[in-house]
Amino acid sequence: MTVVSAVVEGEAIGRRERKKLATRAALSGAALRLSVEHGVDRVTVEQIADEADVAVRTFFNYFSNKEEAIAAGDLATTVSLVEAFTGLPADEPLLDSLREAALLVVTGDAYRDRDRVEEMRAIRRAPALLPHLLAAYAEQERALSAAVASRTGTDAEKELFPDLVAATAMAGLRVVVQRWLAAPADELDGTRLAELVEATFAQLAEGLATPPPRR
Amino acid sequence: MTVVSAVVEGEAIGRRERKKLATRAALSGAALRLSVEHGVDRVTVEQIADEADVAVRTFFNYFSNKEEAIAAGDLATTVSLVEAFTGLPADEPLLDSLREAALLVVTGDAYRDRDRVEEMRAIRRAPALLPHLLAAYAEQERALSAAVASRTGTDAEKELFPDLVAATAMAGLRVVVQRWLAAPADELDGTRLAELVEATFAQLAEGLATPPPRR
DNA sequence: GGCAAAGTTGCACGCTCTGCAGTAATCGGT
DNA sequence: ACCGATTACTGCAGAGCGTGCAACTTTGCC
Repeated sequence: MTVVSAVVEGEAIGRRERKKLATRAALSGAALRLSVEHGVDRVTVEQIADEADVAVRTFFNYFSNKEEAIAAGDLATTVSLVEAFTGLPADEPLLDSLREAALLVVTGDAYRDRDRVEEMRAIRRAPALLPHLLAAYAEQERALSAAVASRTGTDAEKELFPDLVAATAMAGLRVVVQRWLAAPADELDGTRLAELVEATFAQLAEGLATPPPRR
Repeated sequence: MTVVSAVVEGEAIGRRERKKLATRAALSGAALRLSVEHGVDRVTVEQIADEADVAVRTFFNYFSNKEEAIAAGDLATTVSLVEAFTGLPADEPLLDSLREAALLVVTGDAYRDRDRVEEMRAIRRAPALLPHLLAAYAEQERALSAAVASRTGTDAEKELFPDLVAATAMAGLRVVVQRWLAAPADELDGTRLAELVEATFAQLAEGLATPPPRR
């Protein structure tokens, strides 16, 4: 069990661990706020460290670079797919739970907050951020794979299935969110986002067998 | 049409464009060789630029950082999924073509060359490379989405389907390759890689409905 | 209270990465 | 073949990044 999951599960951890998590959260929060304010490319590590009230050297104990911190801050504002998935009943079909978890993600506070959505759009205009967003998704994918393995009683070390399910679900959610965020501002409707998620998981459930009608 | 696809299709382009492509290839090839030799973290942009016989300043006209160049060099050694897909008959089921394309990728020269495979494993030990590998895959995913849209006669701007299919196929291929590369050295058998691809696309075709037996 | 482990931090320094501007190569028209 | 426009290469300066080392502080455990 990771420290984060210990916290999630309400288990006691020491002051040292709690302070580490607090510092990491302070840094990623500062990174997000300041990258929105100054731009991803222009914000400096020194500004982020100052805002989080730690030394620049300390910043690099937590993150490899500012983009990693920004991505962490951005993802922290949304409901985690793995947390949503883990909280659902284990006796329903797997893809149903993943669809429901994805719906919990996209109906969370972040995607309904217009300012937050506009920030998401703004920071994603910086090409330097994409690799680190993808890496952050990959981190969540690993956690989701473990949760799928636990749920299906399979050994993620031996079986490809949990990795494939996690990668597919994360890919589906990612393309939906990317498409929605890239839409014109008047189309940023929460209902449409949920509809895209439904359509995505419906397509996955039927094995991507039916393309939409030709234009 | 991009310059690269012009080249792929054998269309004439000028000396300037050809020299740009040659410079980019020289840089990414140098990046790969030198990162294998020195380590991803230790190789410098100056070493890469010198090896490619260009100025350091010129390096940054092509790549944002050395990791991006290394990822480009690494991917360039493998068959491109989109090229493989585009070369297949358009009248068979979509997922069948994607499976066949993925098989063409994993049965290409790169995955059968033990030295190349060992290089892949070595450079992937550097955490700093992962975000840029993922970004390079995302670039290939965009091209694949366009190819899927063209093949299914759908408008990738309007329909989510091509993006979803491309993201899913790339995710499936990625987890297979990642798993295979992470296996013990005596399990790096080409037949097993192809089997993993078959299993992956079989699972996708049936909508990930059946987990493997519980352990 | 004391010791070991872990975390913070300053410092020095090699390297990254960019904007600017001068120079060179390429392209297209005449 | 020449010429002008466009594009690419490159050196330079400099701001900022990112790391290893070591001193200091905090935390946990006995």
